[in-house]
Amino acid sequence: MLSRKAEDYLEAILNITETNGYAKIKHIAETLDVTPPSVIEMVKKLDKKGCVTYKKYGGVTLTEKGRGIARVVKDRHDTLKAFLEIITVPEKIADKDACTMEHELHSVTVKQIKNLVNFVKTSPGHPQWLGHFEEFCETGEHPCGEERRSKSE
Amino acid sequence: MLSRKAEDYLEAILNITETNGYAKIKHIAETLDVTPPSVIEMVKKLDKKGCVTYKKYGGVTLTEKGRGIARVVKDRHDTLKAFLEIITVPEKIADKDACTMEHELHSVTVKQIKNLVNFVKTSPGHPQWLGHFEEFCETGEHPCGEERRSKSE
DNA sequence: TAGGTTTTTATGGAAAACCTAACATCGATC
DNA sequence: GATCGATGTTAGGTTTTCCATAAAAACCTA
Repeated sequence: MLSRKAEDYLEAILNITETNGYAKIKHIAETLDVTPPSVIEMVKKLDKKGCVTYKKYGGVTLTEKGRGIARVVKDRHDTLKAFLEIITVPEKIADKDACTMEHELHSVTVKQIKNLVNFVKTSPGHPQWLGHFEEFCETGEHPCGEERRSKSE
Repeated sequence: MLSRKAEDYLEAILNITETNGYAKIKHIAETLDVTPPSVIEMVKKLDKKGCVTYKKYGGVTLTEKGRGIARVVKDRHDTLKAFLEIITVPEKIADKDACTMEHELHSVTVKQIKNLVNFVKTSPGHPQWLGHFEEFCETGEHPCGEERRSKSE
């Protein structure tokens, strides 16, 4: 199991690699706001665990395993952020909190949140209940009052 | 700012206090599955920060501040767990993941999740969309297909 | 090949949490 | 009041995680 920080490093390396084609120690250090020696130390650990390929003076590359982990983390982040924005959490807060949540959640949990996000996103038309939810947030009242809904939406 | 563990201690002390009227070192240790010396160490820290009152051989009491924090943490936990169960995450996983999430989330985020939980819980009748969501989880399809919904649910 | 840049090593440290072993205190019983 | 078992406390470590500074090594380019 990787630590949060280790996952952060992988995510950063993935982002840098996708942009620049490769990842330099210096760039990783700048991205994560740490000094190069800290990067070296972590990169060695990640190499030992088979997540990256690291050769002295040779830059850093993600292995299949490392790329897989990085993608999962990134996907989690995106999913969680999307969910938070659906329930009208401001973008910056959503992004920050997604960073917090992107580690350590059980895969079932993430899957269900992803399901919810997809449910809303692929819904034909903006779901009624979302509008109702937003109104509920402001008023604390259900727009449709006491009436029971019929089978069709 | 308190660490996660510190918050866990406060939460445990709150629970024990509510059940037994007071909290003994031994009981806290058992609850958190650590040794008494570990409890002493943390309790001293919490005392310094004004979250508990601790006197040698005199047990531990929450201060107003400490009780406030503990309640917030517990409320977050309950809210997050309730949300996860709404999206059909199994109870044990929901509880565990709530433990993970109960720290560090922005208050706005928690508030919105709480809103969602209340929106569903206070809804007159079981919300249509929840049933649709569950079906969506299984089939990946929206039960209501292409049709656009009218204004009323 | 000189120079600056980047990378690496070596070393250390802060902080959080935990432990074991030994000692102190408490409280109930004799 | 002395004793003893349970509980609480202290002292001294260990581990883990992450980061830093300083100095040496390698690299690259003019």
